[in-house]
Amino acid sequence: MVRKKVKLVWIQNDAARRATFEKRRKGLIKKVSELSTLCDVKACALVFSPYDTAPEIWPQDNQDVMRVLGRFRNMPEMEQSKKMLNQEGFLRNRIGKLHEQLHKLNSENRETKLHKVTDEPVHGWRKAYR
Amino acid sequence: MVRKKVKLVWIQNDAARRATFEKRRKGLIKKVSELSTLCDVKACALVFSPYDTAPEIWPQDNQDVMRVLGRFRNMPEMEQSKKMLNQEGFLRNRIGKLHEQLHKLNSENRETKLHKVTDEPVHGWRKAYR
DNA sequence: AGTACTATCTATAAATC
DNA sequence: TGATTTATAGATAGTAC
Repeated sequence: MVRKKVKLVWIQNDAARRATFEKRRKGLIKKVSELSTLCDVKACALVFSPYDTAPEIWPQDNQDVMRVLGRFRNMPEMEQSKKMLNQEGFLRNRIGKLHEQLHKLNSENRETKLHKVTDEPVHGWRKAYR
Repeated sequence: MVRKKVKLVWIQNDAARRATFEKRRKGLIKKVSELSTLCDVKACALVFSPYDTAPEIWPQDNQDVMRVLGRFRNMPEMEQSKKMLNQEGFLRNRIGKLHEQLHKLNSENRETKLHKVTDEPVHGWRKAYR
């Protein structure tokens, strides 16, 4: 019942620590997935615990994790090449824009079909569409 | 004020999506850090967004992240997809695919509009479409 | 866009079984 | 130990500036 305000320190009691761990890991994974779907961003979470041999990973699809981690991989060596970083930033930005266009086109498509018969003017999408 | 129960779907409105993203990313990072300190486990979160060139990463200390990712790096699938991990190649490939999707959607869109009575002209997408 | 507010939803600590 | 419950702490969607 959350009787306490949760001091952010290591939980000494073994059982309590494990219980909290299970709950919060679950919550964390949920949050990552929500962030990803709500905002369409690439996100990833890894949790290694003494309780498991394998790490808890999200997303579960390895390919997707690879994609997320792929960019991170070279970061320590990133110093050498600001060019690459800029280049990647540029490309990512471009991807972001294309993605948005796709979503918008998708919406429009749906709207258009929706109003086809009644020939109602379409509201709502125009603003976001520009 | 959380008037709604938050449907877990992509947020279409740009401003709202970004606002939500900022809030939730912050919340996510907090959760990872809390889990780590409370239960003393190695955890890590990465968030790539179209809004930033660099990813949001926790923990901030690169050494720690590397330690967390160390085991993951050795997984066999990692080797398989080395090619895919080539950053620029991957990103460019992605751009290509998005372009394709745009073309396809656009055609479909036109088709639909041809059969619509009012046949509203479409503005805005062309610029980004190139 | 950025900060602040706060009503309401969500996570979860502790209790209980 | 593990599930279920429940009351409170915490997160955050929508609003206002």
